[in-house]
Amino acid sequence: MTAADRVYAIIKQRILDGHYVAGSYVREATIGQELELSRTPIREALRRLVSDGWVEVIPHHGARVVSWTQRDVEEVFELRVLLEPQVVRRAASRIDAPRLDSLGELACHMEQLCERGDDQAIDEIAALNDRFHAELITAADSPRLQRLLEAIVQVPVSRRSFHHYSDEELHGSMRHHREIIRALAAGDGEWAASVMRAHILAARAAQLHPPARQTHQPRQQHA
Amino acid sequence: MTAADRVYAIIKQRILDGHYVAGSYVREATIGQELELSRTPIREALRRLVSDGWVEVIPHHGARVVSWTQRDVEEVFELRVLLEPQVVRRAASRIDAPRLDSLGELACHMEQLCERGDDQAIDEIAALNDRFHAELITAADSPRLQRLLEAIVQVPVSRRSFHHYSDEELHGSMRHHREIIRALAAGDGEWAASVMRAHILAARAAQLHPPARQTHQPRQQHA
DNA sequence: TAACCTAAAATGGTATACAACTCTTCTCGT
DNA sequence: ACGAGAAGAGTTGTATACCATTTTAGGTTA
Repeated sequence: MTAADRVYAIIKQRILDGHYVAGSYVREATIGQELELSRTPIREALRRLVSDGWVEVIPHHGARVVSWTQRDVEEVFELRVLLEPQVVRRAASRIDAPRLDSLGELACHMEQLCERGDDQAIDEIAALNDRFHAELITAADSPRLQRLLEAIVQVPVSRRSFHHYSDEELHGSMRHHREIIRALAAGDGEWAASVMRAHILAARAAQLHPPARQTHQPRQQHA
Repeated sequence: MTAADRVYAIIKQRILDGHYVAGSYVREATIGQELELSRTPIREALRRLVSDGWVEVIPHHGARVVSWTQRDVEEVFELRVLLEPQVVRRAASRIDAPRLDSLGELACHMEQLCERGDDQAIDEIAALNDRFHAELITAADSPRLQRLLEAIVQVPVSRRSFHHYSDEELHGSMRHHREIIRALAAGDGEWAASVMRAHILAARAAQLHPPARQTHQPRQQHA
């Protein structure tokens, strides 16, 4: 792994965990001193981050962490609704027993955490959920589909998404996992795809609409 | 235009015209001497070519021109079947009269070339067809969708595709264009999406199956 | 106060030198 | 003869330097 690869991963991680706030600038010299590297690998990492959509360059001013608008979030969900069902559609005819077991364990683990329900549990669920989707993508065995999804999911949104879920929405999400596993076990791609579509649309609804609807109080969205 | 831009264009052209064969390595020093440049702009061009999917780099070993297998072609079509209909689905509710006119002119021009039918005409049709799809993507007004499509279409396939068409397939493609325009004019996204789906599946069939089926002679595919 | 000018700071583009890595080949010991 | 390991060539990775370009902030001047 080259230094540029490491810089790429580090900056990306810092964007994800909020260390680099949207709208702020990533200075070549600053991070270079910090990591004790020259501008060369930093520049290369930044170019990659630009082409991957994580930062944008303002000419002669710097690399700025991209800000997400409501419209961006909607665009991402629109594409996920197309692509994620395709993942399981393919996976249904390709997945093997060990991976199905692995998915089952992940679902089981998530359900247990779901019962706890505290904030830390939610974070762990989010991490396991990422692994769940990653397993599916691997089973789908389509490098391009994987690349496209990695290019758009870009988790600044979805990382926090489970915190927007109501209890009902959270349990519904768990049921989706179970049903996807059943559909895959049955080798039924269209069934799996339909459930996944519902899964993504539910996530979209939780993200875009006020999470606590019963109070009838519209809430401010966080960008 | 910077030196890196020129290098990018030159290498890409050489890949397209077969000067750089798939699987061969593009050496930084070699092309640097040839163009009388240092390795720096060559490296930047190569990185861009990597992120655009034309070459792949093996760390510490070099940049290799990507090889396309039959499976790669199938993967691309599978994704286009999902994404291109979405383009027109969105465009249907967003397109304006001037752009519809522009699409009509392109279709008209292609139909005229279609009557000629010689090889040069086919090339021109391919170019116009690219513009047709580009207009649709612009009308769809979704930067991410555009980015994904640009990331996968990557013309080594589609550039030559019309040459595989039979007369019937070519005329069918022209009819698809017209019907898409009608559906967009009617503001009917689902209609437009359905035709586009057929359009892509027809292209896939022409690409993957022996073009002259009436002879009942299976033909060797060109990678 | 407003317009303009200037200097500092940052990136943009390129060149060059050196470091690090990979693969091949050749040697040496068994 | 054969495999392990080392040397060497070839190639990429990184550091550094240089100048151009642009932005921004401050300060000066009318």
